[in-house]
Amino acid sequence: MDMKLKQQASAITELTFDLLRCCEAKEKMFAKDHGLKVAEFRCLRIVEAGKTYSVQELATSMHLSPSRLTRIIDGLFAEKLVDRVQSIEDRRFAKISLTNKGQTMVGKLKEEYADLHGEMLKDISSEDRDKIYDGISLMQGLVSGWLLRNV
Amino acid sequence: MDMKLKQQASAITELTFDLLRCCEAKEKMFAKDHGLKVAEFRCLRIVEAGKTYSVQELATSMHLSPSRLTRIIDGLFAEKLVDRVQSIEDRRFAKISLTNKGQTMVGKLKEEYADLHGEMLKDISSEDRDKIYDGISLMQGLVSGWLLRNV
DNA sequence: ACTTATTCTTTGCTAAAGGCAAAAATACTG
DNA sequence: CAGTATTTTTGCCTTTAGCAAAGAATAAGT
Repeated sequence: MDMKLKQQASAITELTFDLLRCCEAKEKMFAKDHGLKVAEFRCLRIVEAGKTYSVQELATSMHLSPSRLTRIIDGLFAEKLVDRVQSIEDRRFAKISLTNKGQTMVGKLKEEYADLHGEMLKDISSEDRDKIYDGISLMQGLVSGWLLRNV
Repeated sequence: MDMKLKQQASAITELTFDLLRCCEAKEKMFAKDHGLKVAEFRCLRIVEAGKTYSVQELATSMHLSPSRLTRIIDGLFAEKLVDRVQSIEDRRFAKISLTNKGQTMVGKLKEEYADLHGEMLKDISSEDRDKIYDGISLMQGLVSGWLLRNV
């Protein structure tokens, strides 16, 4: 019965690998079409309107180093998509938030990125879409759990 | 009812995005632990022992440019993991194949990468593993189909 | 046969992505 | 106040990646 696990693991490894390559290509196209660098798109996609974030928060949730985030934010700041102010409570912290322009951009981005996926998903049944959701949700939980345990 | 598609698309978009970040981190860790660059690991993972590949074949299946592949192969060649010979039938083509050392390496890599996933998957039920497989398989098909249509 | 186009790979150059270590700025603690 | 810890930034370097031109070989046209 352990044999079965091994076989399933192997198949999932392969598939996930392929999915990854495709999704990276997809992200790259999408970012380019919207005049953004991939890293900028990825960053914008996780900041919510009205909230503020520290550099570290963004870094950990993007699985990147703080120094890398500083540079990404530099770019977004230069394009006036985010604000960066020093926190008053603890002036070591930066408070990153979306500007109005940034909010509009992010809204459009999320909308259109979801539309792109809607376009892909429109020809399959609602049940299959649920299957995709369930499968990816399970996998995502496993991988992020594993990452937490393995630093 | 179109509402439902939109909602499903949105949820799947979010999840896929998160999964991607995690899997990239996972790949990066794994490659580093094996003394490989990420690009090298990704390349090795798709070449099968005994087969030969042109630069272009590898490039398209990795969703990268031929010139990028030349450099990746340079690295693998320098480490004596792959051979690169000119094809005799058509001397424009390169024939890339695994060396013995490369075959051993790839065998180990595949084995251990599947083990890593086995480790993640071992605590869930076999049915859930099948759900993961089915979900990711569906999604992979959709995304790669979409990529083909959208160049 | 000889010129012209096509195809595959490589090379030179550049940009983007990303990390590490040290520095700068601030906060906390004895 | 001196020393330590934390957060971000800066300098520097590596890795990843593509584009455009060059090289090398084949195919096609006349």
